[in-house]
Amino acid sequence: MELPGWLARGLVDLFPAGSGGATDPDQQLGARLAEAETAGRPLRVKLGIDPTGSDIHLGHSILFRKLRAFQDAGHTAVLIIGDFTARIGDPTGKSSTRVQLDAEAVEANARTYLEQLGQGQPRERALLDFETPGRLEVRRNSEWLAGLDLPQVIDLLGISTVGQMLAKEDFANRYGCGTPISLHEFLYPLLQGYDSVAVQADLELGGTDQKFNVAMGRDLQRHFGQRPQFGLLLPILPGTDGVQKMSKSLGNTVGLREDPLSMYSKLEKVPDAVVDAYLTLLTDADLAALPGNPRERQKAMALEITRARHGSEAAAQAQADAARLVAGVAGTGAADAEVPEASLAAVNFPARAFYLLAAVGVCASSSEARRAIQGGGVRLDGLKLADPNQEFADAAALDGKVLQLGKKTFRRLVAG
RNA sequence: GGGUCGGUGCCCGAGUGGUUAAUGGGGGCGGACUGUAAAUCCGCUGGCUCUGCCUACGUUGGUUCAAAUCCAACCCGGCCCA
Repeated sequence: MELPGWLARGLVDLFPAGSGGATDPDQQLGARLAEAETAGRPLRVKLGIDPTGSDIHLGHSILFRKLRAFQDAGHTAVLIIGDFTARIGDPTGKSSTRVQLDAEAVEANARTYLEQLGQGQPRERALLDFETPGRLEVRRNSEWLAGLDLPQVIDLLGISTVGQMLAKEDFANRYGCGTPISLHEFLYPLLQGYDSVAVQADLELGGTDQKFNVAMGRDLQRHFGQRPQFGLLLPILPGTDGVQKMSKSLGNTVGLREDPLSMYSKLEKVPDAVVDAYLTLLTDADLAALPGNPRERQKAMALEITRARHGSEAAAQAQADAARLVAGVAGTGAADAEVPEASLAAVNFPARAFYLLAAVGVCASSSEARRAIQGGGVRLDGLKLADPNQEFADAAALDGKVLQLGKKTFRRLVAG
């Protein structure tokens, strides 16, 4: 049975793959969709997120986009905030035990996540549809996990075996090279699987690295007498380096909250090899209709993704500004470009150059600023600063000037 | 619980009593170059309004003129045995 295009786009794995009859709604997703439609019952599509950080980046957004597609097709998105599991730490992809977070930090993260996903915004602008009734259910898994008692936990633990756990790649690697694995980490896949039971998921979305956990959900649902969910896996987005997965700790991310210019300029530099993956996974664009020239294609991709987030106007502006910056006109002709402002209010005058850079937030420390100046990477209104000790008497001497660090960082200084 | 090995800067990893923020790699940042990127080459890579002063080699205490380097206790981890 054919899957609709919106569903199949970018898909790398779907299970069960449909060994049973072509019309078996437990084996064929297509059949399940048809069944739902006939019954007038939307499917419950689970996506779990662990609120362990504060910024959502494009890598995460692949899954949210797919979830949104289900919403738009009339199904119910069940977004699970892993407020309880975040406190254990998902061992997936980690080479060491993840730090456990306290409850307040988790809750704060959860709120910023929802905000970034578009809570309170009209659905045309938001990543998820928060508006249409019945299309979204936001659940925190502490709701059912916090109340489990020991006999229930033991029951869960009985479902899997050490062998199965060690078959999981991350555990196997860590066990193999002698990095510690805490026992509570074995609980993670079980608890996440239990989420599927709690929300009676028909289908779970996840990255390919989540296969083990999603499969575990099926086992648990079966154990608790439910129909097992389908697993729908999407690729892990390569980061802007084009090699490693997009991840905050690797510094190769593009954040959802980034301004249009930095979003666009990061994207237009992504290696050619991953441009098509970005297009497939992060846009609805028709790849065949895009320019074949690699550089043009790159730009089209950057423009399209920026537009989805910030609107056509801002994206076009960002493209123009980016071109101008690369051309090296910045600093003088950048007056109208999107140069972020930096206030001089916190600076104590007279200020020496190296201190200024740190005080204004361009450099992390004054020592770093000193080195940057000595390295010849700092300009003020286009003129290279040579002496880190150069002194500025007052804010008026700097007001309105553009401070530049390297090729990418610009700040318009503003007094007051 | 016993035995044993180990814990060094963002990461990996040298150093095992002596003027030194501490070799080397990776990564990062800056410069040159280029269709952006990559590759390559060069520089920087603890903090401080800085020609000096602080803080650093798991933690705490000790020995010494002097310790990342020696000693003790503690904490954390690997492996083997229970």
